[in-house]
Amino acid sequence: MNLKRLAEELGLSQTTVSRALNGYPEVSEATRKRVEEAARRYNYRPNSRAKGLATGRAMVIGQVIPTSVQHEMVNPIFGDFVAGASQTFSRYGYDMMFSRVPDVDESDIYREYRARGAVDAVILQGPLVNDQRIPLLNRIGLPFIVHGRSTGITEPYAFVDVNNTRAFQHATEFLVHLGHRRIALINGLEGMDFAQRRRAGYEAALKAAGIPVDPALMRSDEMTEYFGYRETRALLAQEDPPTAIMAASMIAALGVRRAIEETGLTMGRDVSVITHDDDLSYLKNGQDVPIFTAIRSSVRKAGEILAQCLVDQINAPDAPPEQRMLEADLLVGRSTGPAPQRT
Amino acid sequence: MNLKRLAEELGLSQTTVSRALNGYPEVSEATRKRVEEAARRYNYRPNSRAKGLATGRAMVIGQVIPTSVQHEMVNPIFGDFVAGASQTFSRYGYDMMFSRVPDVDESDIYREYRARGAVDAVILQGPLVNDQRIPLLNRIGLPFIVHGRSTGITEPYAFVDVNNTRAFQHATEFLVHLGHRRIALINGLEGMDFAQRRRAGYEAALKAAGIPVDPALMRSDEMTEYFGYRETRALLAQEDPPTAIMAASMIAALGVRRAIEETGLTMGRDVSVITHDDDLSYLKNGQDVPIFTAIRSSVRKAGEILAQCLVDQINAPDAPPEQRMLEADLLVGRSTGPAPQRT
DNA sequence: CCCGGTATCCAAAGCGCTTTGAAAACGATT
DNA sequence: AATCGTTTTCAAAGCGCTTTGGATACCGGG
Repeated sequence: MNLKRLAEELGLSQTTVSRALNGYPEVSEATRKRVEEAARRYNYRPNSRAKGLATGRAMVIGQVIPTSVQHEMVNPIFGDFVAGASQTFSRYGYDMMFSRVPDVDESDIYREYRARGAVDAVILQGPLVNDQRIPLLNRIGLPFIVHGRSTGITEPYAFVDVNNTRAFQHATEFLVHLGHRRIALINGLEGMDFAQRRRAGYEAALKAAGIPVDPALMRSDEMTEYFGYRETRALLAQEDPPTAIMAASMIAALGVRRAIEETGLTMGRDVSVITHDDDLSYLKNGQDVPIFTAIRSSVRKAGEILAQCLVDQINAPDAPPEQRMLEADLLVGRSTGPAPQRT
Repeated sequence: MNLKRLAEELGLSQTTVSRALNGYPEVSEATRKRVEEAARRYNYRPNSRAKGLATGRAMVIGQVIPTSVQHEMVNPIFGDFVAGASQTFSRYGYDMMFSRVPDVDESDIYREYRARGAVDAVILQGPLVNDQRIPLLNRIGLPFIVHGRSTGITEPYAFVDVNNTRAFQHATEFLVHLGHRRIALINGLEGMDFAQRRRAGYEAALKAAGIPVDPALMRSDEMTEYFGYRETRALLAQEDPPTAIMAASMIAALGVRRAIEETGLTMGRDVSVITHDDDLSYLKNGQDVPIFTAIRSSVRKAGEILAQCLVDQINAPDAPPEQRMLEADLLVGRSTGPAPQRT
């Protein structure tokens, strides 16, 4: 069923039927009712492509997934983020589209998106420090919003980000107050902007407490379970080992815990652990009492908010880009305790 | 830049330019070269919607994410699955699209997809036993492929699935050979088809070994870390506790391990554990020696294969639906050992 | 009774592409 | 030189929608 046939069926013009269905005022209530009823009866839906061609809008939001291993870390949070974002998008009639490309070609795909008119806007995931995708997107005029931020980029852009610096600063202070002075940081990849900010918060808290920043206590890599495990084993094996560890994700923290326990130590007593927690649906940090003391910030909610910001931006392209900062809560669980006395 | 302007620029008709770019034979090599060169220079890409409108193909594959909590379990594997599938799809010029709907409306969205012509085919995730979405999709004539299978559906449909029954049967036999007779099963939600098949494999192995199937050793729910933890605590607390546990996912297995260790027992010595392992990029089962003895089957590879099957199906709609069965490997890690002697 | 305004409706153009059916150009053949 | 078969190119229709610029019908006020 298409517009033309529906119009014939009703004895009306395509114009009137189209207007009736799209809520234009220049159509009487009586015919609008009649049209709507017929549309329902024939299960009519306007063809997406035809509508898009006529309106110039795709009603699709793009997201690029680089092939590189470098960005695999997006994976674990991907499901929850998409769940949140698409909930908001679907309310406004937008669908989400994904393209996967070798990361060398990532800038090409944005040009292609633009040229093909395939999407109305894109979401930028996993921003690096000084991420050149931002100027690129601004240059080619494809609306976008960043999930995270990019230090070093001065031109304006919209983003939704967690206050990583403050979160890690608070968490580190919390450990310092518990008497810890050897605090390790198991961080994400150095190039990632969030990793920089987390380290900045961590270092700020240490400096404020007069504790030297020891590079031997800082590790960074893809945030896998194995990475958490491997580095914790190594940290605990070195002389003057840390009494507390900050982990950048729940997944990594699981590895941290495994390493602590395999070493014969007890988490929360011998070694304190604080982790960032994205509040993933499949990896809840305990049901009542959190397993880990954690800095929690729901990535799903971030997705919802980001989607809303992007829709607003599409509807008001000339407004200044929206920049939203989400605060993370520090939840005290059973993985932290007073620093053990030196032997 | 669009076709019309490009054609004017070249002093050719739109027809010729279109044909040149789409590889039709009725155009001389000389002009084809000339056209391609100009297209590159002007960075011309045909508009997706116009092309789709003219060809009647969307070059988009749809995927519906139900809102319900019931299906959250798709989440952890979602990222890897999409990574695999979209790799194949992008080779053929397809994009992937996601729509999120309240699960009551799930059948509506397929009708809408069809009516709007929004997608060329869809992927069905997380099939239930006797899943009515399959007859629905057949009825409305929207090409699809199931990730998994659905017991009870007799009409033909395409699928890619892991041989869950055989995998769990082998794993259970492996435990039986190690002397275990009290083997627990921490399974996914009962309604999910894969959970049924896994249970069937587990029960078949027990029966073959003359071991009674004890309902007190079988649990099923959403496969979260907490679920694995909670049920293992409960299992180990009951009298005549299991000496071995089969877990349905790595995430759940992490909870199983946590419960075992909190109980003061040692995994692999006091309690053996085998888990299904989707080989997720962010949750590798150890680097060299697997942490868990596991039935491994890469969900990412499944995504690649499924995408290929779906593309083939779109290109040859009259061929019988492809049904691919993937075998899972049993990898022996450090979480299994001989059954402890009874005290 | 005529006129201007308002409420309804419509024909047709246009969005950017593919594809049909036909024309033009070109050698090769008689 | 006329004819035929290829090769190469083109004009125009069509995909299903929105939207512009009227047209028509109807109303109350002068």
